[in-house]
Amino acid sequence: MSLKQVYDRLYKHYGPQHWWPGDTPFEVMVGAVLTQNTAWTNVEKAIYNLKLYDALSPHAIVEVPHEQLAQWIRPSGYFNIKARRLRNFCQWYIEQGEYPQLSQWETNELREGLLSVNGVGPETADDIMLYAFARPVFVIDAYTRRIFSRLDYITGDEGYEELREFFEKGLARNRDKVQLFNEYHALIVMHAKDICKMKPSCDDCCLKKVCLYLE
DNA sequence: ACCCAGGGTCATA
DNA sequence: TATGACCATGGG
Repeated sequence: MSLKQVYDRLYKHYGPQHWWPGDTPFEVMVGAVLTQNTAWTNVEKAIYNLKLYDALSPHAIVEVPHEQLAQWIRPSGYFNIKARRLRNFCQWYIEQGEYPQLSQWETNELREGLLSVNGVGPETADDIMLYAFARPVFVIDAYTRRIFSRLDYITGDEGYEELREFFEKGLARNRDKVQLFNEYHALIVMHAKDICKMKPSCDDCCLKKVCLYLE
């Protein structure tokens, strides 16, 4: 079964996911940093606080004292380190001219720029690439590894870039890649949560049963 | 009480 | 290059 066929199956079963939750590209970027190793429900509380104090803007985040920012984003966990990461990112974001300028960057340059920020790794960068800048980049996360290694598409110990290339090449023939990658990653996350919800042991769960489950 | 969540950095060998 | 420690909240 091709990667596209797996996608079709997931899509038929779960339907459109409407990712990324967020009103603006900048909110998506903030969410991408805050959700690092953290449940999304906790991130929502942090973003709610930022909105409440009118601080969901790159300038506000750069200007507010560290202690204050850390308190606002406290529910998302790792609040000290994430306050620093948000500040690092926003400083870079402002320096590069914010969205109007950055949106004109060539895709590879933009990705390298994001990765140059301390606190933004491959997955966070690709979340931002895909969901804030609408670039055709396939996001790899722990769910993707688990699901597709259980389906024997991969071993699971490949490097991040290797996996990204695997998925991007495997889906290269499709037309609207941004839309496809957008839904695909969201569906993977949805599926992982759905299946892991009905397991007791996740050892046996994911894709062989998953595909059967989806039939 | 324990486990994990939409990761990344840094020190060490 | 490859592990391990560390960051910290909230829900199951």
